[in-house]
Amino acid sequence: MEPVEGEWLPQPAVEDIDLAKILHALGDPVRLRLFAIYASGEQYNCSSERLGLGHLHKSTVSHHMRVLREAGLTSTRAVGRNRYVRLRRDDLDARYPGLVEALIRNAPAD
Amino acid sequence: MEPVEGEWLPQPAVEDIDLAKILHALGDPVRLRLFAIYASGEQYNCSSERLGLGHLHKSTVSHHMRVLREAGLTSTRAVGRNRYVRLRRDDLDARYPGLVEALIRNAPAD
DNA sequence: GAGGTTGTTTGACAGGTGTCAAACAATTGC
DNA sequence: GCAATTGTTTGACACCTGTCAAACAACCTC
Repeated sequence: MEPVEGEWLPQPAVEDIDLAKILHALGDPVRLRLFAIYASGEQYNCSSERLGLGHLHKSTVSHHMRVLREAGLTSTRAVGRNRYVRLRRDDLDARYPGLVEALIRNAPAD
Repeated sequence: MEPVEGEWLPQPAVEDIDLAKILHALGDPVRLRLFAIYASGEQYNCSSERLGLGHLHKSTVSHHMRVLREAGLTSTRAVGRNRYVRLRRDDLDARYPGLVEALIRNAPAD
């Protein structure tokens, strides 16, 4: 057994995170909803009903999760068939202080 | 002479301002730059060299200004050939408290 | 190992987007 | 009034994007 299970999907380094790209990634209703969910600290599967995105195809959800990750917003660990996604809170706070807090405060909690 | 010179270009009401649309509007390098400029309280013309966008066609700048206005970020008064643009700071603060502050703090001041 | 589950990748397609150019409209100055 | 200035609108065009579907890969379960 390895010390840490699963492997991380590719993501940009902290210094390569760009504000415009972050805002572009969040400028979509579906991704803004995913952001709010991950901001709450929970980790879901792609096609989970609990995402409130049951009407979207699983490949569409997978696409949105990739956009969030490549923008530097989320970090994803692949373990078996599951993906454990979490917000890169520390990295984002270090690079853009106060931004995530303001976004969480105003993102639709649903 | 009228009490207030010029007329306002159409803009959404405060309650119609949508967070995803705001983030979408700011998810473009040019518009994020315009946002940072207007956030500083200054008001420029479209094709002003001081915008640091001299390489862009005037119709392109006009397009970006329209997107910012229709997203509810800016307010524009037309006086003669000039457009006086300002951030809708009060409206935005009322609807999404802390958001503009965090954005200004992290937007490239240049 | 067979079959079902979970997520990614690719292709396709309609619709949106950023840019320029040209035409247009309104204004200012001579 | 005529010409120059300033910004908008429209058209064109390449590119990007959100969505689905199908194929694929990895995994779990029996």
